[in-house]
Amino acid sequence: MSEPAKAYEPAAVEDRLYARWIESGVFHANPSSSKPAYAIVIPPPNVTGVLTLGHVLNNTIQDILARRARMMGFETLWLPGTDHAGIATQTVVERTLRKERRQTRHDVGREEFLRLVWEWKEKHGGIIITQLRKLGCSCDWERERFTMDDAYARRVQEVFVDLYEKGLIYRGKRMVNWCPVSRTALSDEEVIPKPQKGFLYYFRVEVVEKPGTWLEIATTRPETIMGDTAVAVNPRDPRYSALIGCHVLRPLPQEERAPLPIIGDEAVDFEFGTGVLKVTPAHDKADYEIGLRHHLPIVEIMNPDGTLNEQAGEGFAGLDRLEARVEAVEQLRSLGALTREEPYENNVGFSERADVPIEPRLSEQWFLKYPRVEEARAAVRDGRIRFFPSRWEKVFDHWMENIQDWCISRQLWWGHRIPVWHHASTGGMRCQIASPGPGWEQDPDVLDTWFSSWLWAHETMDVPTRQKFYPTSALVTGPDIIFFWVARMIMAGLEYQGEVPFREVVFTGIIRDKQGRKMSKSLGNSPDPLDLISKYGADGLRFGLLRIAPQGQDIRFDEHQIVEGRNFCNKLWNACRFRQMHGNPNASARPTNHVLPLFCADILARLDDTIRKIDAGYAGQRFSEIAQVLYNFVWGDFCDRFIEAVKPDFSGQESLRQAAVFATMDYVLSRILRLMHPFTPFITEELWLNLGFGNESIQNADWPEPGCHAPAPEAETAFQSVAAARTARSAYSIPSNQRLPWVLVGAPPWVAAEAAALASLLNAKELTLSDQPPGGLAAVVPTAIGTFHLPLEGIVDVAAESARLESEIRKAEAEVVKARAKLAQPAFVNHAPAEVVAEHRAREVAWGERVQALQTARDALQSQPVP
RNA sequence: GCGCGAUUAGCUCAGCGGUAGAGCGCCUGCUUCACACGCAGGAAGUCGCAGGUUCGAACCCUGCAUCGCGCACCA
Repeated sequence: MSEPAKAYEPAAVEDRLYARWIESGVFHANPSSSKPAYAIVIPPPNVTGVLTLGHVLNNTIQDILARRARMMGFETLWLPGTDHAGIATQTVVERTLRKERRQTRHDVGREEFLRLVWEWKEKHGGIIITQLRKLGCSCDWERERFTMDDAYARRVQEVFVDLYEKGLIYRGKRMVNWCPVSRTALSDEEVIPKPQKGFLYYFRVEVVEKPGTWLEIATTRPETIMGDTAVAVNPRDPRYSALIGCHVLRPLPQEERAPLPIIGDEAVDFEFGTGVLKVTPAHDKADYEIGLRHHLPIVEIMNPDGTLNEQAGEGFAGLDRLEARVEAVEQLRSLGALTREEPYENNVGFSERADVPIEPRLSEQWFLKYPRVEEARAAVRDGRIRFFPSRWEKVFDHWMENIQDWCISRQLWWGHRIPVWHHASTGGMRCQIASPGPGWEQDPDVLDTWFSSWLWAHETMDVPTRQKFYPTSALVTGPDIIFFWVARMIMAGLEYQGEVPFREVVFTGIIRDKQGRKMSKSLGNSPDPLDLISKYGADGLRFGLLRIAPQGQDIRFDEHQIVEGRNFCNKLWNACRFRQMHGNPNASARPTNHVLPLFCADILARLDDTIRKIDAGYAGQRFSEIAQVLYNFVWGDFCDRFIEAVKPDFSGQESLRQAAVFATMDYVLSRILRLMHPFTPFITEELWLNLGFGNESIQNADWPEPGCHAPAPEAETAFQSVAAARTARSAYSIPSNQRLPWVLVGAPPWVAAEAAALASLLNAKELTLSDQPPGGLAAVVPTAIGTFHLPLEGIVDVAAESARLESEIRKAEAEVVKARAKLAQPAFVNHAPAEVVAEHRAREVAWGERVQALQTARDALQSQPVP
């Protein structure tokens, strides 16, 4: 057998194994399987997207769940795909069109534009999918879906028609959030409030009926004055109530200074500003409501792109809204109407995609009254759906409680076109998928992308697949889309399948940089996961990231953590390499058929314990905890302790003991590989096959179950005693590679069998067990397994050892005092549980014995002749 | 304004009622025949602050502070 490489080289392994997995079809889910089902649908990334660290975290968790489910004997489906990302994709293609052809989408026309989008999608849309493969994701690629697939798109339209017929979808002229860059309506969820530093402008207007009486009005948006159709005050405000019914002259536009009524409306807060509110029904949500109550005219002064129109007057038409603000302030100033400007910070709604202030705008849109709201709330409240961490349940419920109708129409071309037809001449309207015939034109708008992805959990599946795999088992996503997607999917699932779409929702945290900032393209603080994969391997990236990702908590990313992941993989690689250097493992090793040496019994018991901890971690979706448990077991228990302790057996003569050690090692290793596999799929598969644990993929191996190996507490005692001896050695600056003859005095009988192991752990030249302290100058280390004597002739002087012992005595005495103090409190002894009291008693005794032993050693030392 | 989260070693984080932990970083020694992507040892913390409950609090309760997030308000 050729010796394996000294270090794990992921690049040499990953692509080869992934190709093998695909070829063998291990990721393909069979709906007619008799095994129980486990299913995950991927949160579809944008087809325009590239892999981010957020995706790595999210998809690694899904892969972990899927791979473990397969090993646990579930027929497992991880269904992948992408969504069409209406605005994002359309914007990308429009940009290309502008750059390459200096054309807009209107120049090429709807049909040609959509052809170009599809062309773009075919060419560039698959990037993120390829990247997921690099990560090792075990998706069923034969079932990859896209929200614009024919069958899927048809279902989206059918759902629209259905909801329309149920009276839940309606068209209406409403105030909506308008994005002037994308020139489309947005849902409330797509508006992000951002604090903006601006000014509160105060201007005055004269009351027409009472010349000489002026009203002062405060506004942040003087550019909308031209659209004002009233001035409102609170009717209970004594300062102004008498003026209700009078008029003021609107100052702008100057060529048309219309008289505006002063109206009384309870919505006016008389604490704010001057208590006088200008009312712009066409450009403000609250003002629109006031306008409805008072039958005010609606004057639209803005174009869809955010520039002002002719209604705004000559001086303003064509100006952008922000330029218009400057102009309006200038004009007010020159009119002498501007009384003051105060710096002011307020929240302005920004478009999530385009990152510009949205404009409240009156327009004809399609709205959905959500179905199954109460049922969805109940499903989460009753635990039919569980959130991890559970605190998100409250956030979900609060949103559901205050849910508003959803604006689902978008003024875009790329997306699912609304299945509504308008008759050109009669003005008739029909909601159906096919054209009703000549003279009918389809509604030009498309649906919100989320209106298609809310069906993702069931409409990505064909009928047999759905029968087997719906409802899905888990959804892994970010809490930022709890409203956009999670809540809506629950409602859609209940409406169209009569059952919740998933049982568990795992919310991940957000990955931030070392300074705690969100990763973003503009900051350039977002490392490319593919670079990280090529530097550290996919497994190193996955493990390193997962180890620092506590459940639902934000993560401060540090590349060092990925280095750690890589190092850990290498550690595992070398533990296996060490085994291989001593021949082939036995795949079906059964250590319980042997008489087990202490350290074998110990590692087996620790393995059981580790498996239990890991299973408990999975039950609570605590992946970083699982990673940590694996790390501690593999590196600490298995490599640093077990392997180091049994090394003498490896190189020694063939014996029953050696056979037991090999059997134990093979048994544990084969379970380590399986337990690690969901986190680090490539290296574990490679080792699984190389070591001959199986001929086929580790994915087909059984998930390990804890055995019932009895704990061997003497092992822990031995390790701690060895550690104490090593510390003493270090205290004399004796290099760890200097092999010295150690003597252990007064060891219990069981130690004899493990003397070679202890010698190995100490890197001793030899370890002699004795009843009597050896003569001569020695460092003396009392431990729970006896007193170690390290000959120091010619190495160190009496004074140094004496000082060391004194310091040890003081430490031990302090512990005795601590324990005694506690036990001296009657309150403690009377109230604390018996076992806690007993523990303190034992502590007192143990430290007391240590003090004794150390004192004896010190006395013996001081009676030594000085060399 | 309401709600949620965070605050523990220089850094990143565990611990959530019974002797303060891990990894990294740092210091010391070591190319000991699996691994320097490593081995051995070490230093390092009034567990944000103030009260309270308890025999006992990093942990439970109350209040406060700082940072972050969400909702509401936003003339």
